[in-house]
This record gives sequence, C-alpha cells and structure tokens, in this order.
Amino acid sequence: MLDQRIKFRHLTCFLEVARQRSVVKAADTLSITQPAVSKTIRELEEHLDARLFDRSKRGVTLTDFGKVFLRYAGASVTALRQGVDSISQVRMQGGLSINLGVLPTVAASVMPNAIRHFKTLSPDTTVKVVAGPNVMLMGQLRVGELDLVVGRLAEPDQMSGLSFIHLYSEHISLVARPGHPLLADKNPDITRIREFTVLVPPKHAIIHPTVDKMLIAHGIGALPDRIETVSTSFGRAFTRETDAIWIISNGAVASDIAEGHLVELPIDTSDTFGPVGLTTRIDSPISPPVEMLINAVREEASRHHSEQAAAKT
Amino acid sequence: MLDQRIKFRHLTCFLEVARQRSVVKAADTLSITQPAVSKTIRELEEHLDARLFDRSKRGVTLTDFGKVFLRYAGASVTALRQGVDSISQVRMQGGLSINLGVLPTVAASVMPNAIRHFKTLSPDTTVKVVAGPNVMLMGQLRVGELDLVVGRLAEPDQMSGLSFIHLYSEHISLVARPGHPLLADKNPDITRIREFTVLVPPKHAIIHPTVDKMLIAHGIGALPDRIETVSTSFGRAFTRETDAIWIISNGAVASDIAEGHLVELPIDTSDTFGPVGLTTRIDSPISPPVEMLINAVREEASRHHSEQAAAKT
DNA sequence: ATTTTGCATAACTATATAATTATGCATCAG
DNA sequence: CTGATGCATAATTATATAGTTATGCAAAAT
Repeated sequence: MLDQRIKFRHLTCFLEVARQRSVVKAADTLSITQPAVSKTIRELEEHLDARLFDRSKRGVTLTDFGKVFLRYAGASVTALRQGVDSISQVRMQGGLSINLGVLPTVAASVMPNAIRHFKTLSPDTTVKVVAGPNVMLMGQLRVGELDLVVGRLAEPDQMSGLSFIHLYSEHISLVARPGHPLLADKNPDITRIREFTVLVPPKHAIIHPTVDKMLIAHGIGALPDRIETVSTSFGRAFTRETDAIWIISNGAVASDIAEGHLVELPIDTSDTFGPVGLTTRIDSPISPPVEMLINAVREEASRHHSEQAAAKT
Repeated sequence: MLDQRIKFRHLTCFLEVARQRSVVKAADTLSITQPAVSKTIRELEEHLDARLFDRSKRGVTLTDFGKVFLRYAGASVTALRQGVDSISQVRMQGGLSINLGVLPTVAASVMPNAIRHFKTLSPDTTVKVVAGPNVMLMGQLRVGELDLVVGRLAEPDQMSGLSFIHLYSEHISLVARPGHPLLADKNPDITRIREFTVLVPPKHAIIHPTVDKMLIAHGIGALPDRIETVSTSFGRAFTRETDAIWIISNGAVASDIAEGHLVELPIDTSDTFGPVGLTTRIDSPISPPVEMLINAVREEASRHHSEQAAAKT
C-alpha cells in the first residue's frame, strides 16, 4: 500500500543522497543542513518500512532495498517533472502536439480511423501527419522531429536506435482496373504483365527490394514499361483509367479492392508477406500522449484486421 | 521547477477526482469528506500554479492543463507503487529477478558479455536465462513468464502484442570443418552439399523458412541426408568431427569461424539477412531492471558489431 | 417555487512537518 | 593520542497539514 504522506521532497532527497553517497554532500547541494537530510531519509524509510541506506562512518551505501527503489523513485520524479513541464508547454503553445509519420500502406486504411478515435480521447492534442519516403521519415524520427512512424518495417540497416511494435502483416498486391484484358483469362500468364505499363514503388520505398525479389521469383525480369511512384492518389487514378498494373502494398488499396474499384491479379505473393507496425525511438521515453496514440492505432489495427479476416470468409 | 511539497496524496486524489469527474464521489471512495478533497485539489493547483479542473454545478471537468497533467501524474504514482511493490518482493524472495529468453544466435556471442556487464551494474538482480525453441519463448514472453527475449525477429504472426528493438542484422551461414572436401575447390558447386550430411534448423526455428527459401533459390531441393537440430553444442561438435555441413545463423558460429574451428562455405546468403534484437511485451511497462538489461545488451551488441565490422577489413 | 445536488469557503483543531542549533559518538588519518 | 570526518539524536520552534463541522450558493431537478 502506497503511503500517501510521501512527498517529492523525500524522493529527491533520497535520489541526491544515493547519487552522492553522502548525507553531508547531499545536504550541501540541497541547501539544507545535514540533520534535515538525515531526518528526511529516516522519514522515507519509515513510510516505506524498509532501510534504504547502510550508514557507516565513511558515507552511506544503498541497501538492496535502496538499489531497487532507486530506479522507481527516479522514474516517479521524472514523470512528475515532465508533467509540470508539459503544463507550461500547454500554457505557452496552447496545446500539446504529436508529430506522426505515415507510410502509404496505412495512410488510407488504418490511420484515419485511429486518429479520429485518438482525437475523441484527447481532442486538445494537435496531431501533425507527415507523409513521405520512408528513409526521410526514419531520419526525422531518429532526430526527434517525429515521435512515431506507422507503416511497414524498414530495412534492418535503417532500424538502429529504433524500436518496432508489430500491428499486423500484409502482402503486396498486383492490381488492375476491373475488366482488364489480363483478367479475361482465369489463370493468366503472369509474365504477360510486361505487355502493360506497370506502376512500381521507387528505389527508396521500403517494399522496393521485396517487389524486385518477387518479380524475379516469378520469372519476370526488368519491366520494359514502368512508372515509379509513391503517390497512391496518382497510382489509383492512373490504374483505374488505363490498362496499367499497379504493384503496391495491399493496405494502400484494400478498400478499393473491397469496393470493386480495383481488382487483384491472381498471383502468389506470399513471399512478400511482411510486418506493418509502429516505429519509435528507443532512447527517449514514450510520452503519455504518444502512448495514447499508440494504443488507439493498435486498437484500430486489430479491429481493421479482424474485419479484413471476416471479409475473406 | 518541481514543487517539493507535492505529496502522493495530492496526486491520487487528483487522479480519483479526474476518474470520477466528481468531488463528492471521489471523497466517498477516498473515505474523506468533500471539503477535504476540494482543499487537496486546490493545494495541488496552487503548487502547480495551474487550474486543473473546471468547476460547474454538475460535477467537475478537466481543463487542458488537467488533461495533460493526468497522464504524467498517473505515470508518477504507478512508478512509486511499483517501487514499493518491488521492495516487498525483495524482502520476500531475497532479490529481484529477470527472466530472459535467449535464442541460439546470441546465446554464445552477445549475451555472455552483456549479462556480465549488467551484473556489474546490478549485482543483486538474479538473471534467469532460458533457452529453447522460439515459439515456446515467445509464448512464455506473451504470458509474462519471460521479461525479454533476445534473438532473431520472429515470424510476423507470432509478433502480435510484442515489440521489437533492433540490435543488428546478420545472415545465415553454411559452415564446415576446415579441410572439408568441398573447400578443395575455390568456387565449389554449391549443389554438391547434397552429397553430405546437412544439419538444418528444425521446423519451429525462426530461420527455418528463410533457409528453405535460400536452398530453393540456389537450386537445391530437398536434402537427402539431413539432421534437424537446435543444439549448437551438438552441431558444433558434429560438424567439426565429420564432413557434415551446418546451416546456422551466423552469430551462433561467428567465434568458431574467427578462431578457425569452422569455415564458412563461399555461398551468397545475402537473401537471408535478417534483424536480430530484443522482443518485449508492449502492454506491461518495462521495469527499470529490465530496462538496464536492455541497455547493457544494446551496448554490448554495438561493441560486438563494430568489432565484427573491424575484423572483416 | 422548492428541493436537491455539487462544490466552495470559513473556522477550527490536533498533528505533522521542516527546519534549525547543539551535541554525541564511532571511525579513520596522521 | 588527537583531531577531523560523517552521521545520528535531541530539543526546539514556527509553520503547514489534514482533517473535521458548519454554512453558503448557484444550477438542476422536481
């Protein structure tokens, strides 16, 4: 049971004594007298009903209890400090803000609902949504310009210092407009896509290497007539109006497929199965607002996913 | 600046009022009178120099400040609660313990040093190291029996509810004893490995599908003479004493290769490049001791990695 | 138009607190 | 042996606290 009488004074004093391994020095930096420190520590020990320091005549050392408690005490005061800080931040800027990077896969599927849900929970937090090539987003995330990036797991060499939270997995799809010539055949020869314009992800896209591998695995070499694009809005419009074939992560076109605007080509893309999730920095702790957004995205993703699974049956 | 006079009484009272949206109800559940709650909230507001609630005649609502502060206040009391809990845990069990799952890749390379380093930082924390098939370890992690699993990133479908922190990436190696017949040729025909006994990871190993794909890509079908094993000690001994070829993640045999006990076959395994890292649960927050261990592993991994890079030049 | 609801304020009281100074006591260095 | 170091304890004091009861007051409900 938590002793309500514990003040932050006790914790900061404890932390200072632990850091300095000395009551006298701690008293000095805290600008109070030595007996005051002694007494404060004793109070804390009484409240916790555990000895935190071993006292000797040559300084003090943490007991096992103290060593353990040290971490939690630090976390506790840090949290409160952040709380006080963010209050003044709200006062100055008129609100908190989250900077969010969004990759194409989720930009149109999971994220709109997730953010909508988050905004009902926390309407005063400004969410800034940034789209762009994943290399750029990961760079910004690492530097701290972004708090969170949602999308496919980036290539290993870009992941240093970053943490990945899995949401679901998806594959890459080849889609075309309904009534596309290739679809006339029930089991079309997939190498025939070389006869058409193909929209492919550009070099810097996460799925580029995966797409390459898949094409090779299916015996399709270099595509003679190709357009490289990241723009799903362009890809969507272009594919619906021409005979072009669009190679794109499934999430980006899932709703279009469901609504019949686009049709998936019958090709085995199981090799392209890959994880979609949330990427964050490791070093800086996740702030509560970001944590709330993460939860909202996770919830929405699982809902979204179960819907998709249901739709397939 | 943090007001030292803030007590946990203030925070818990604040949290309760925020939760109930009512001073009267909060007073009830806290078993004190309504004016006491009013006063406590006012004190907290004075200490923070910010209004936390809008008072109306139909309950109270959080202000923007209050909404923001709420999260941090929650985090702060949670941390202290955990601290108090872990003290009693230490008292009962005579020490904290971390349960750690270790996959073969890192069992012999990164982890020994990492844990040694961690023990110098936190000698009183018992570290229990569990090895085993990854499916089992991931299951235990999800249930809470393990706090952390270190190794290759598991297949997407096992990653739900888990978070992955990238450490480095490695590929899969084909190794044999020095002086192996295949090595007589400078550029041996790799399909000839079918002529030998091959040790391969079993079905439930993380790298199993990757190995399968690689074998197919190199035009090697089913292996006629194969032994499936997870045991690196068996694999190591068997490979050194016979003409068997061992397909195993590079990390598990890196030191043997460096010391000349085993030799890598010259085969392109770049497709098998994959992330190695730390897997944790998302929902339960990472406790300070586990966080320290994570840092120790990360440090050791980057040191280890830079050494490897240096060794290659 | 009352009554009820929900919170604030005031007045009061017994404790608790947060310091202080003065002092004691063991250990360690010289 | 002596003094310095480092912490604990005691005595003291002004202030803060954590509650209490009693009361007020505006909005909402009846």
